[in-house]
Amino acid sequence: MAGGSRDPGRSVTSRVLAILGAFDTGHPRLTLTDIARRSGLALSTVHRLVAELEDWQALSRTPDGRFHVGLRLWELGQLAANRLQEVAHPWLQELFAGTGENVHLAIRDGLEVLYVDKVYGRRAVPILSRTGSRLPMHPTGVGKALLASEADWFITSYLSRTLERPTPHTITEPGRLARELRQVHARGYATTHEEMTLGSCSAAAPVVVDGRAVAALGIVVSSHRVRELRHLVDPLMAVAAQISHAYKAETVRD
Amino acid sequence: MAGGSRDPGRSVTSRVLAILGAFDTGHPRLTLTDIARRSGLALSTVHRLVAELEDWQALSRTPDGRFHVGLRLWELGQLAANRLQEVAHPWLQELFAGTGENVHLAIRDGLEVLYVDKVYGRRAVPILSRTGSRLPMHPTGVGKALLASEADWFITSYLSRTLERPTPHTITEPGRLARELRQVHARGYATTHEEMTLGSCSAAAPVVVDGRAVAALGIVVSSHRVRELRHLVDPLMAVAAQISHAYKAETVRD
DNA sequence: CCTTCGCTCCCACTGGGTGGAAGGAGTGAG
DNA sequence: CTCACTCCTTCCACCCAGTGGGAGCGAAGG
Repeated sequence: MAGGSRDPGRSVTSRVLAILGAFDTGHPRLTLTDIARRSGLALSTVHRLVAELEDWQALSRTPDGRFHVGLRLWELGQLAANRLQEVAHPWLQELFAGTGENVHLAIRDGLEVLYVDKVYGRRAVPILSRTGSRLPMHPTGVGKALLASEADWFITSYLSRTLERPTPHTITEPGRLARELRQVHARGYATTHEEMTLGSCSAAAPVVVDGRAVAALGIVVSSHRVRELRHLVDPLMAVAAQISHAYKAETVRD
Repeated sequence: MAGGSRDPGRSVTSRVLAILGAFDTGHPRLTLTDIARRSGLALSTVHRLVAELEDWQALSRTPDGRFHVGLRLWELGQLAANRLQEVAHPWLQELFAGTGENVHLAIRDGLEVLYVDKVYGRRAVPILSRTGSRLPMHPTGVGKALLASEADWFITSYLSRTLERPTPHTITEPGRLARELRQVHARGYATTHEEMTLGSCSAAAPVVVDGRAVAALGIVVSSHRVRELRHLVDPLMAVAAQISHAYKAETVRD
């Protein structure tokens, strides 16, 4: 009984992608049944397709039988064109060396920020951002830096939704947020005070190429050292400018 | 006219994987026709499947029309279970901070080493290793460290093949290599002198958990500073031991 | 001009994919 | 002990989605 009622795309390829799509930051390990549920496919279909994916090491199973993304997909992912990250990384490293704080780089993808690189040491404050993870824009430093550089219509549309509120300090009033974003845009950097995670504050500056913010560089410190943030803003903006410069030089070559 | 002569696996899934498999470190950007050639699939098949992959951002196209691994696959790859890298990274960072040299972490996959992490700064010597790339074992420090910890039958079988010779300094004589590996195993670290790349030397130590080398930690310096290598061996081995310890503590928990 | 190369689209044929169902294995409650 | 539940595995008859040869198009280059 092929071609049944369910069709989350209907082609085999889309089924395979639906299976891969079942994995995300919040669900990195899934049982077969989980995958079937999350992808909307029949269990037997998932069973067969997953077996092929496992053969190829696109997926692997833990001893307890759950599946996770395999070595082969990780390897493939490393091939993703990422000139930005390559160019920026040494500078993140430098900023980290000079400050000893968590430093990360993010881009905007849709209405979220996507963290593409991160440098941290053994003594760094544990924070939410991981490379490959996504967070909303308004409670994060990099998010505000990126959002502030967008066109008015984009900002307006972003603010017109109900905004998540991960902590009591998150700013969600559209008016106040819009005001802050204008300020961020004017002075060239954003700050947050426990707006995403209690206990940590951040500063972030956009990486601007040809007038467009292609990424944002952020630095995070624990709340009881907020006062040190102001001393980090200058180096932060200097490094962001260096990355802008280096990246522009790169892209011209293509 | 389905079910033709070609069948690199014959299922749709295997075709999709063949397409993804066409991309590797040496071929990160391909035209449609390249993909068809490398995967052994008909051009029209590739055309259709690639279109679906592109919709999903598993692949993307550069302005010049060539395809490369897309953001979505990179993101998925970041989900790959990689406790080792997570545990080890802060220590690589620490070793880098203390030395300022290229530091990397590799595992064995088949007969090659696969680099899983790397820490480097702006002043580091440019070297071949990249996360996600593979190199043969005998000309690399991490490779020798890993190989030296393998069982005799494995070493013998490795040495019985014709070994690549990337530079004139590469050691390929089975007898000499076997002798060196025994020495490496005995003293707990390996060194190389321009055996993979002219101009750079390295030292490496295995990360041993329960008597098995699960990874190797390597450090690379430019050849005209070979003499500094000896001073790096102690910190290198100390950090490798720390990683072993931390990783063992992690795995026990599971 | 013609050739080459890469991409897009079409279409008749058919075999690979499908999902319901039944069976097995493991676990925990009563 | 049985019963209920969850998760995994295997089977199979039907049939539609996938296939690939080939034609056509546009760009580059000789």
